[in-house]
Amino acid sequence: MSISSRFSVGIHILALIEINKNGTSTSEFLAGSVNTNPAVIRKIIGMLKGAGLVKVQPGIAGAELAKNLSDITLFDVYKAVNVVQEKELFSVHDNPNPDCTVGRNIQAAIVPVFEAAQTALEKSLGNVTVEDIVNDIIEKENIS
Amino acid sequence: MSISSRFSVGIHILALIEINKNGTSTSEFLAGSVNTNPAVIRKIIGMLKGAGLVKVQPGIAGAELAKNLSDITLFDVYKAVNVVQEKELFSVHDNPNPDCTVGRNIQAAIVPVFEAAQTALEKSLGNVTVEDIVNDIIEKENIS
DNA sequence: CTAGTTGTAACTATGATGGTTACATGTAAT
DNA sequence: ATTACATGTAACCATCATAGTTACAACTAG
Repeated sequence: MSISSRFSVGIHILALIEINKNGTSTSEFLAGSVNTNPAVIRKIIGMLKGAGLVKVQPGIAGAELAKNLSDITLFDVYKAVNVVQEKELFSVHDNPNPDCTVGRNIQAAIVPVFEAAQTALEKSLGNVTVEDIVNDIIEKENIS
Repeated sequence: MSISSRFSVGIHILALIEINKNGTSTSEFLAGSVNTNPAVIRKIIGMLKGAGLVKVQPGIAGAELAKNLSDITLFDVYKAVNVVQEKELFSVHDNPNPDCTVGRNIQAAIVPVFEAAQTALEKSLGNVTVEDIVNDIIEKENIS
């Protein structure tokens, strides 16, 4: 199991739009950097747009940021690209036997723990902004 | 995406072995409570055994706990049933374009953040033992 | 009207999941 | 020993998500 790379691609897209802000970030341009198909990029950009992170218009070349990158956390991107359903990071076996003590209580006992773990994950993602990522990229770039 | 229910089933198995400690927990018995196939249970028990959480012997009916449940955290179970690879909860797109500033630095910038988030998740699971789950089940049982 | 772009749908290959059946291996009791 | 019953695995299947690909309609600007 692994969380879809749509998430990392989404971050890549936002970072690149920023760094390429003087140019035009078409899906083809972005696809060249991510190294995938433009249609894949357009699909993800559509999700980012749906979350209000990006501005795009049919027929007009290029995507732009809809917010300041310091106002976009990785958690925002994570939600935008829909890689994990709310409260459903962990799947719980359904239909445990209600005639068994464990069977009829396991879900109620486990679910809150799973949700707490998922929240811990998401809170961690919420502590980092895409701007942090861009700054990190620039810094790494200047060092090497 | 969702983390395999092997995890919740693994917890169910350990809890039920405990609660049924005066009886014999065969794969068929456990399968009846989880509501799945005995072969599925045996596969998961094999993993729990590999992690030293459970004792089973070919030909001899029943699985037993190899440790005190208060010494088994949900993180131990999570590792045992191998639902998430180490440091690979999030997948990162491979082969980003090295000729692009973002492409050649995105992985290095993102991976530590992803690992931190995964660690937060796992730490949260490490705070709960299977004994806690069993106690919760018993409590819920007595209330209703 | 043309060229170029976005937005989508349809289709494919791949891999994980969860289940099922079957059977070899092993234990214990008669 | 033979029988009955468990475990340990392998093989196979249906289902689903992922990621990619192609194709094309809709739209904009020159």
